[in-house]
Amino acid sequence: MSQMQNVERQLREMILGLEIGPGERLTERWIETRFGASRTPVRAALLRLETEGLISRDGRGWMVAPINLAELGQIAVYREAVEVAAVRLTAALEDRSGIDVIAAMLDSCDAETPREEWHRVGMDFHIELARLSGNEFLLRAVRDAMTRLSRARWLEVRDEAALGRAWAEHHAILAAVRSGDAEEAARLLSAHIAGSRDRLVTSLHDDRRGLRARGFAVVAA
Amino acid sequence: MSQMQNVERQLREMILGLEIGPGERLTERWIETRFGASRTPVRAALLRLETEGLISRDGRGWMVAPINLAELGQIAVYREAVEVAAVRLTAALEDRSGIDVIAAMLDSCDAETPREEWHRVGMDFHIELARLSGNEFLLRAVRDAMTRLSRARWLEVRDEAALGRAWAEHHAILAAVRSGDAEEAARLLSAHIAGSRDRLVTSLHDDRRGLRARGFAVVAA
DNA sequence: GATACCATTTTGGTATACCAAGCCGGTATC
DNA sequence: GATACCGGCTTGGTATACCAAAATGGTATC
Repeated sequence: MSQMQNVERQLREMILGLEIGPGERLTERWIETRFGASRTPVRAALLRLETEGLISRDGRGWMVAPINLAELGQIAVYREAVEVAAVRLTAALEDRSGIDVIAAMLDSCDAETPREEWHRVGMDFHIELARLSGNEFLLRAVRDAMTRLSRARWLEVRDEAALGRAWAEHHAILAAVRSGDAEEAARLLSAHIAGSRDRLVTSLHDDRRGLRARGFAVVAA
Repeated sequence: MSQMQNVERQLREMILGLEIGPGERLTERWIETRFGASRTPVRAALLRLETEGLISRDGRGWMVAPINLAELGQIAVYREAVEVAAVRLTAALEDRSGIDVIAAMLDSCDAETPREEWHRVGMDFHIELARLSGNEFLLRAVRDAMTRLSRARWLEVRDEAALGRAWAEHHAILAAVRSGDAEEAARLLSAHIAGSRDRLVTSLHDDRRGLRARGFAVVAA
């Protein structure tokens, strides 16, 4: 694999894994020495990650994109539009057997499963559901939205009950799609996204002092 | 303005203006000499334009993205989802006076207006309508979809009647949004997009031999 | 005439040197 | 002590040299 892809992948993982905090300043020289690559692949990685919304310009320089509560609300509206469109397409397909693969993915999580895995599966559920639609642009949009939400969701304080509720809602959505009931699937998915948004924004808003104490830039709504 | 932005802007204009045909191969060295910049800003421009969908990788190299009829259909589904979501938000706003600015923009076109201007206004209508929603992500999605559709729409064979019909449909959509009737606006917009897609794909499909004769790569649906 | 093979050229990937703009710290002045 | 100024240092922007891989074109072989 090329250096360019290596730097991009590793830097993305560091940002998503909050090893570099939201709002932190980045210099091309630091990344260069940190990953043992020259500035050319580093710049390519920065340009790509900027379009993913993980990195912002800070004057002339670079910074890890801050968490922006207003933006999280807008992303929820955006993902509702594209996810609902995707699920309607999928519910109208003749072959909806892909649903079962997603259901199996959900069921691979239990009480023993580490939190990190729950997080990943929670995102992949939405991405894989969008993939079933067969529309590359809806898929890309959902993947993009999930990437932008990832760090915020990781910071969200979620209790066991919330995880279980999300799990149940995911299964209910799959059941509606499996039965071909597009309207029901759309309704359930909309409610799921709205609830997810409310819990997320509330949690981060309540926690914003603690998050800032950890050095994370959190922009209020 | 920096060289990076210059190269990006000029190259984008050449691609969108079909001065470089869909499917044409690009080399970094050619762009370098063509725009009098070095490879660093050239690579930055290529990376950005790749994310816009105007440039694709061709093996190890680069090419201007071909026109893909199947992709055009998928983009129509995508833009319907986001544009309808945006227009529903806008119809629910208290202050919908931005509508009048868009109406004035439409009215600035008449029989004397050059075709190029009709084309630009036809795209800007959808972009500005999405902007009124206030949602940055819906706006970005519509802008992205329009960029990807731009060359195909320019190649489309459109008669005077089709232009007039689109103009009337645009005004009808605005009227529905102005009156706050979200459902009617959504219905009109969906129909407009579906019709636009059908005419576009049909026109390009019928013309695909002629387009290929002009050296344009057109991938069938 | 078709094809397999080799030398040459071209091309993207990478590393690095140089530059100007901007940031930062120190200092002189009031 | 506050402030305005100045000089060095850091940083992104740019140009360019070098490399390996892939494309290219010519040639020998069948």
